[in-house]
Amino acid sequence: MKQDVNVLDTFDINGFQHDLISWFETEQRDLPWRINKDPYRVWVSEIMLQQTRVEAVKPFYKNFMGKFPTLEALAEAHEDEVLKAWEGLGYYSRARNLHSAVKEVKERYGGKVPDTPKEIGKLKGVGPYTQGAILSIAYGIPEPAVDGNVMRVMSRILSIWDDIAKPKTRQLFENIIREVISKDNPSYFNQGLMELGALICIPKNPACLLCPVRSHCRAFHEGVQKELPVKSKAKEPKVVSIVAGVFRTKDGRYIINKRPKTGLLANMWEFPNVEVQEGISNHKQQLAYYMREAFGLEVSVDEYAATVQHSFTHRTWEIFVFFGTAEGTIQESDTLKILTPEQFEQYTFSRSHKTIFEDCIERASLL
DNA sequence: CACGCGTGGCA
DNA sequence: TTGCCAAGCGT
Repeated sequence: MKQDVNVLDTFDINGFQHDLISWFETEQRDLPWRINKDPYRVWVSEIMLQQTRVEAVKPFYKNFMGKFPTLEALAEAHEDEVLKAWEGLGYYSRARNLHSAVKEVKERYGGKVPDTPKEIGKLKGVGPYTQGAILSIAYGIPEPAVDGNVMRVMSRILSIWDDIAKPKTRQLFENIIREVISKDNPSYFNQGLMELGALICIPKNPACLLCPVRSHCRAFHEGVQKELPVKSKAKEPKVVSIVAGVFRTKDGRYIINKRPKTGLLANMWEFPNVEVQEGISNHKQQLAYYMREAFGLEVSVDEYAATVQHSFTHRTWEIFVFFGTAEGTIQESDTLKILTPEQFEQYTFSRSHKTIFEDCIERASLL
C-alpha cells in the first residue's frame, strides 16, 4: 500500500488539485446530467456512460429521464419499457441491472440511494468506478472513481508505466487517488480528471499546450506523453458465420424469435438463425433443418438476400441472409412472433438485426 | 483473472 | 475501409 504511493513523494498535491478544479469550474461542458446532483440522475448517467461516448449518451439520457424522471417511476416500470428505452445504446444488461437495483433501493432503502460504499457497492451494476462516481458527485464523499480516463491522465501525470489493461492496475490508481483527491471538492476533482481525459489528455496526440496541469505532468516534462498509458492489446475477435432467414407468411408477415435470456444480446428479438457448422456448405439446407428442429416449422428457403457483417469487441458475425416462406398455421408464443413490418417498432432488436430488417424487409415485400 | 457483453465516431 | 476505441461490470 505504502509502496503504491511512493510516486507521490515529490508531487505537489495541493497545486494539482487547485489547477485541476479551477479548470473544471470554467471549462466543464454543459451536459444534461449536470443540471443538479440528484443521486438518481447521477446514477443513470454513470451507467449509460460506461464504455460509451458522451455524444452517444446525450439523446438516450434525455429520453430516459423524460420517461422515468424519478427513481420511483423507474422502479414501477416494466422491464420491457426500460429495455425499449435502452434500445440502440448497447450493453443491455446495464439496463436490466439498473432496473433491478432501482427496485431494490425503493424497497430496501425507501427510495433513497445509499451513501456508503458498502451499501451502494452491493447494488447490481454498480462496480468500483460507479460507486465512487455516485458517492463523490452526488454526495461529495471523497472516494476514487477510476475509469479509463483517470488511468490515462494519472499515468501521464505521474509517469506510471503499469499496463492499464490489467485489472490490478486499477487498484494502484485507486490508492493513488485516495492520496491526491481533494477532500473539499471530490466531485469536481473526479469529474475534472475525467473531463480532462475527454477533452485535453486524449489517447492520441494529447493537447498538452492547452493543459491546465502540464506543469505537474512528468510525462510532459520527459516528452513521453504519447507513449503513455501502456495498454496491452486485446486478442483478435473470432469470426462466426451465421445463416439467417427472413421468412414471409402468405399474409405478408414475418417470423421473428427471441434470443435466450442469458448471453450475447440476451432477450433481444431477431430473425431465426443458426451458427454455420464447420464444414457445412449448404446454408439453405442447414437453415431449413434448423427451422424444423428448433421450431417444428416446415419452411422453404428460397433466394439469397445479402451478407451482413457485424463486429463486436470480441467477435465478428458474418450473417448470410436468405428469403423464404412458411406454410400453414404457425403457433405464436412468448419467444416466437409473426409480425407485420409496422409491428417491428414494438420489439427490441440489436443494431445488427435492425440492419437486416432495413435491408431485407423492403426487398422481400417486392418478391 | 480472462472473458463476454454493443454501438458509433473517427483517423 | 478497417481498426481502435469510450465515464465498466458480472461471472
